[in-house]
Amino acid sequence: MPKIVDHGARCEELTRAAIEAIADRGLESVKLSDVARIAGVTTGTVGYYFRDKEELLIETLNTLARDILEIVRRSGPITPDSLQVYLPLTPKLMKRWKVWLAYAGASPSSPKLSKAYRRFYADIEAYYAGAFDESDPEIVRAKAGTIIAALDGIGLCAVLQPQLWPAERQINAYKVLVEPLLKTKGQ
Amino acid sequence: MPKIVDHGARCEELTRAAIEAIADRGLESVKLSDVARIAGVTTGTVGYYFRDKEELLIETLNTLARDILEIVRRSGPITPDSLQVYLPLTPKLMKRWKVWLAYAGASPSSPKLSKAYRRFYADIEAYYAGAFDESDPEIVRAKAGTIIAALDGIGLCAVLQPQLWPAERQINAYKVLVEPLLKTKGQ
Amino acid sequence: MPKIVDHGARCEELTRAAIEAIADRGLESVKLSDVARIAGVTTGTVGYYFRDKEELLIETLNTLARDILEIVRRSGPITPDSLQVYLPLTPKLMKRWKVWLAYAGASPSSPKLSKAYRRFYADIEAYYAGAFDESDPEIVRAKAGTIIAALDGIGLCAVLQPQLWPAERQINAYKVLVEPLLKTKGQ
Amino acid sequence: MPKIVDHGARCEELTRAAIEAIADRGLESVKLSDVARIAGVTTGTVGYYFRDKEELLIETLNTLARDILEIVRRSGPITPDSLQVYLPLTPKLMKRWKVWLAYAGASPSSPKLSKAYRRFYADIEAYYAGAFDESDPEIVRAKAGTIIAALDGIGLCAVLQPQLWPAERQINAYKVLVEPLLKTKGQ
DNA sequence: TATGAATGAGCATTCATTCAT
DNA sequence: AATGAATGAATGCTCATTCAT
Repeated sequence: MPKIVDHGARCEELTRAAIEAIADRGLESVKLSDVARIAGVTTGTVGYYFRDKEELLIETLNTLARDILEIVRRSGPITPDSLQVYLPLTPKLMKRWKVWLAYAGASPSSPKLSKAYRRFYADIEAYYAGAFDESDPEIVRAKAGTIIAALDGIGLCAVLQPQLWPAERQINAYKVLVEPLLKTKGQ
Repeated sequence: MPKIVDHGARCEELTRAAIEAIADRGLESVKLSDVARIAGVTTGTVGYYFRDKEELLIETLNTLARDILEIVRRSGPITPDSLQVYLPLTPKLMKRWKVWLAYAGASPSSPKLSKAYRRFYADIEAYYAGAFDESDPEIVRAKAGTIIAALDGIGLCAVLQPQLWPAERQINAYKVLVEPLLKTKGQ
Repeated sequence: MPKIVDHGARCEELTRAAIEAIADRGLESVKLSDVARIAGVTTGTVGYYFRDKEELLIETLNTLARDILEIVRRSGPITPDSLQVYLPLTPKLMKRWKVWLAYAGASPSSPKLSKAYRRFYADIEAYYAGAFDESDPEIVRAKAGTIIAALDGIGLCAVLQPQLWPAERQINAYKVLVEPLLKTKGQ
Repeated sequence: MPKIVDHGARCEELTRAAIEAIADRGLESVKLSDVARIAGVTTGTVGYYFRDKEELLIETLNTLARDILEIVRRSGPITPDSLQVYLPLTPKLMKRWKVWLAYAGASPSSPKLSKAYRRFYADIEAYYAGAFDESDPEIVRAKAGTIIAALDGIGLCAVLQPQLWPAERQINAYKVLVEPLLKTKGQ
């Protein structure tokens, strides 16, 4: 019998290596050989698990999206503080945001990335929406979207100007932009 | 007798062609030959005006930044309505946002792009800050930054999910997130 | 207790799978994984029965040659009609011809294929020659060779232009080119 | 002004280099770098003149077809002797036949090659047909096709078994198979 | 200035082959 | 006997860059 390998787990390992590689060199310069080196395999192996580079990169985005959702979900019921876990407050989270932003930048010119992105947003929006105590689902959806927009804006600034947006400033902006929305009923 | 050419104007023409090319194919896939074709010249000519591809792309970002600042400045004194011009409410502005976001995504892995970006943000923030009637420059700076973060977040969502973020929704989010800040004194 | 397997039969199964694969994709594009898939095994298994790809392909040619000789022999004593079985008159035979021609095309640049080919021709020529009622073996040999050349020419045209060379045209050409030779004594 | 280059002539040079390379190594093993080396350029240059390897190979077949037609046409009006120029009687012609046969072998699994092939045959058949003094064009067409089939068969044998088919044997087979057709009216 | 032919390094991709199980 | 994961060499292709004209 051949070596027993959990195909799905192996794929995920490779996508995590890809996340590291993208954080290092950027989505546009990442090479399959980078990913392979970080994963400790050869480029041929990457080709064994993914049809081509594009498929690897799409799956990498999916892994990233799952990770982010996981963090949000694990942070428990939504409270004024809990949403902060979404922001790039730590080096580890900052790395994820860099990668996420790299994908965001490439997304408009790639239908497949676009699609993966929309699914990610829909998931996150649904999660937040489910946490609001509100009757009109339409309003809830809109409010969740607005909150995500504010969080994305803060994170974006933090990624692009890390010196100017340390954790305190991010939290401050969060308090100014997001908390008022959490306290009010309606839009 | 050499042809009379305005070197600076020619450079800018090429960067505008680059903006079109990036909007079309994405920053990571844009080729010098795309830019050349759109500009109606040959690839050799592009090499004549820019040392290399990187220099062209940096200059293209600078042109983009100038264009955006120009719009903001032309919209006159800051009012609750005037900041909306920053958002991707029209197809033309949406195209600019796509390109801008492509650069944002590539920026964390390129020191030169990062630098150009920070300058751009500093300019915009200074402009907004100068428009606030407030005594403490520190507070003014912070407030302007928060507003830009909110605008960026809305624009980001609109670029990534154009179907879900038509102009009305952008304006609505703007009203919810930004207008309250314009009406209050202090942070 | 090892599984009981008829090694030779297994090899032949694989060469028949190879014939199908070559008919499908061409000799130059056929992959071991195609052969394995058609045979219902894995690529590792193919490597178990044949040292390398070249050995498999040589053996496949030998299987093909045996098949063709078999048909010819089974068609009984040579008569004006019997030689027609050599031509690609049916879809099944056409498939064989395609594969045969693929080998013929590759043969001049491969000593091993060349050798296998020459053996095949020698066998066929000997068979035909043995069927002629003629005293001089030299003349008989030459006549058989000429007949095979004519048959090959007709088959070649039929494979390359199947629309233009339906069975009737092949038979007609056969009557014009080959039958006169069968009726005359001497060259 | 850039270097003046006759694009079409340069393409043809490269296809002639490809013919040499294919004669050397076979159609299935020929590398772009072989072609480039023989042509005295780099692989990048080959990519400059042909979209990809397939396009180069198709054009190479077209060059080969033109060369063959050229020989046939230059040999003057059709006589019992003139058709012999079609056969691989000399080393130079033998090389062409090898390449031609390599293409023939690959043709059934490539629609583009098939098409190029059919055009070639149509041209040659039309040329021969035009030389026959016969009233019924249908019959003339068929007769030309039959002659070509016979010639192809002889050439095929000569390429596959060069030792056994020296020029004299080819000519002898030609006299037995083809000349009778030239002398008779009707099919 | 401008051209576009030519370059060649860099990269993704393919696939026969190997080998631990 | 058979598997299929892993390899890595081979190769086509891309494209920024250069340069003679």
